[in-house]
Amino acid sequence: MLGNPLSQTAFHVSSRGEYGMRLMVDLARHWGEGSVSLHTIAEGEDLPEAYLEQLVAALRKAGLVNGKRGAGGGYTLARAPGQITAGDVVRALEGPIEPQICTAEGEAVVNCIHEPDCGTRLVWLKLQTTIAKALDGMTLAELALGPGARRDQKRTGTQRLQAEGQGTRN
Amino acid sequence: MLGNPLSQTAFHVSSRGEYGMRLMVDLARHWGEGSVSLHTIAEGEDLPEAYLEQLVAALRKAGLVNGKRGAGGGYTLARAPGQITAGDVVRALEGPIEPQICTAEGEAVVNCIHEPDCGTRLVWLKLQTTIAKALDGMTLAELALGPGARRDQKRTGTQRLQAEGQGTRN
DNA sequence: TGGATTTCCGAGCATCCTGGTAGGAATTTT
DNA sequence: AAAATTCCTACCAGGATGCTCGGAAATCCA
Repeated sequence: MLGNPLSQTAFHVSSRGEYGMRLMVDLARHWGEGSVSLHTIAEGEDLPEAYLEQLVAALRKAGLVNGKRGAGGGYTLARAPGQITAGDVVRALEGPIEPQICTAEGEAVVNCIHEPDCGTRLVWLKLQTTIAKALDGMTLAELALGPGARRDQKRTGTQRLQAEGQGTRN
Repeated sequence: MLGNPLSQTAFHVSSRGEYGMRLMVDLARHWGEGSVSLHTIAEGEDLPEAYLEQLVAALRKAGLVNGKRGAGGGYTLARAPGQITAGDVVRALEGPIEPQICTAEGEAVVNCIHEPDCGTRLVWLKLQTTIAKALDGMTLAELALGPGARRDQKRTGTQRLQAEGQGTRN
């Protein structure tokens, strides 16, 4: 699969976010089954393995996955699928959610330099809040079940994933 | 003002969106007072005038502003400030809101090629809906009033903008 | 009529970001 | 020892970003 440039669209998520999310959902589906190698994931999702290495490095540094070297090694989620949100994944791969610098997450409010009563800041601020809330409200456990909570999915798998999602949900 | 590269942040709005939004809010604040020249706006907002020309061209093609040539000419909003949303502005300048190609606005749902029950699509779809709703829910009339609906703003201006916002709001 | 002003239009350009590839070192299992 | 796999760093081509520049066309005023 080659990347999708898809020029000139607003709020486009780069391949880092897209590939990384698929990787994490894949890991969630194999939760409890031991390590999964990048090679397996790359083949299953039809993604460039060497590129995934870069992405998974970011995910590991963010504390979202654990790697295990050597034959039979691979990656596992660092927490249960119900404890990792889409927001966690996106932030690890694409940085903090901030439409504009004046709306940076977790920073003290710094007023715009040029216009103290900047009206446009409202837009970016609301946007940042909205996006963060949406992403932080979805866990890998939900995503791993697929859109329609497909009927032909293994019952055990479904039950396991849902059970893991019971923890500290909002 | 030089551009703000601000590398590695998710959902970052480019200078097109940022400058264009400020331009439109500026026009909203001068609604009913005749044309405003780009020169005036560029000076007031401290933005490169030649660059604004490109942006305003996109806004005109999208039917959001009208231009008037010649001495004393300039731009005016094509509709009342209450009838133009932040979503209109962003779409005109940065394209349709679509985190991923499989979530394109206004297109028939096309399933992902590689994974029919693609779980990750849920994320991007929810994101697209959420962002669009947030942006389409804010009008230039509201933005033109500024964050705190500042007390020292001219009463007449405030009243005029609010009155213009009464039309077909949701 | 002749400027002055201002929108309109297209080309060009340096820099940064995107989406990878390549090569090798370290670690673990067999 | 050999295979598998993570881990790490460097590199690179192409596209997007964020502008600048030069000029043509319209409009107003003296």
